[in-house]
Amino acid sequence: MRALAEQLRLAGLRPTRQRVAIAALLLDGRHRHVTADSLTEEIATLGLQVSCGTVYNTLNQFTDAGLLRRVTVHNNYSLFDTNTEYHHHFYDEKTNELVDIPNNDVILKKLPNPPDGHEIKAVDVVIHIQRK
Amino acid sequence: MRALAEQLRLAGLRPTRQRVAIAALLLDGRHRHVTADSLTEEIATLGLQVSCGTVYNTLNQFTDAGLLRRVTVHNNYSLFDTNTEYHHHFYDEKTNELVDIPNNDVILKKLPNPPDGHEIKAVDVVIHIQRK
DNA sequence: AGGCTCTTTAGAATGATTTTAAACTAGTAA
DNA sequence: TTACTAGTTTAAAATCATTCTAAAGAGCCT
Ligand SMILES: [Mn+2]
Ligand SMILES: [Mn+2]
Ligand SMILES: [Zn+2]
Ligand SMILES: [Zn+2]
Repeated sequence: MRALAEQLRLAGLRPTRQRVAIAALLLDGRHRHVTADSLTEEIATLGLQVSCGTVYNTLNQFTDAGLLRRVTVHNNYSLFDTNTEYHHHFYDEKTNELVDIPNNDVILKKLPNPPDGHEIKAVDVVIHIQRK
Repeated sequence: MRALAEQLRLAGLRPTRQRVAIAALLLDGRHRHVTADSLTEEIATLGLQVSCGTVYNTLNQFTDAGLLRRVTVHNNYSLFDTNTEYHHHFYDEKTNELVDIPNNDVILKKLPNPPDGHEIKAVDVVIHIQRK
């Protein structure tokens, strides 16, 4: 728990009870995808108390701090990825199933030159899948 | 205008005044990206009258019919692409600039095997860019 | 023209997310 | 310990894109 607080401080975030609780759930090394809603449920299940607004704030702050990554596969609600390393996703829009693609499984042969005056910041590949 | 009506009928859509007006704007061969909001403004500028609900319905119906393509680069609002051919996008999240990447400019060297029981339906590449 | 079905419409409803302003707390200094 | 202050949390209201409603209107076929 002390390590988590330190990690938050390093990220420029004061280690409040709420942030430490969420960090304990999301920054444990497991790779998974959560929504504000799924995280809120998980918190409730554990008997913890964090307000809805704080869940949203924390997810956004963790993302800005690079502790989480936002995944964009649809525009119904936000998805957050505990795996912040470079990787891509399979997404089944029928079931909302979102699965990491191992880092070296998709390879881009070449990248196009960005528009004048711009540089490439990130590359997101989403492979839409469906049940056969 | 007759050709548009025919195109809509072929897509299984009754060519109403509203749908034909929107088709005239979006299905003229130009490649561009619109939102429900930008399209509504454009319609208003032309002195036409189409309700907000119909703009949304029509964009969704055109997309389902394959006349438009939905582009997912963020989750604030929906973007529709008049270019339905296979291609990818540059996206600058600071300016909301969205630019097509020519079809043969991004090449995937190899695709990963989809999860068991699934097949690949589409591949979306979004290259996030920022001003240098 | 008559009739049936599909569409459009204005307005209400929805739902994820953000904003508010007041109550609270971590961190620090006395 | 005891303040003090800036940052944080909270419940509730607000926002905003989008969808829903159910009533009026418009294609289309006979
Ligand atoms: Mn599936
Ligand atoms: Mn730009
Ligand atoms: Zn992931
Ligand atoms: Zn495009």
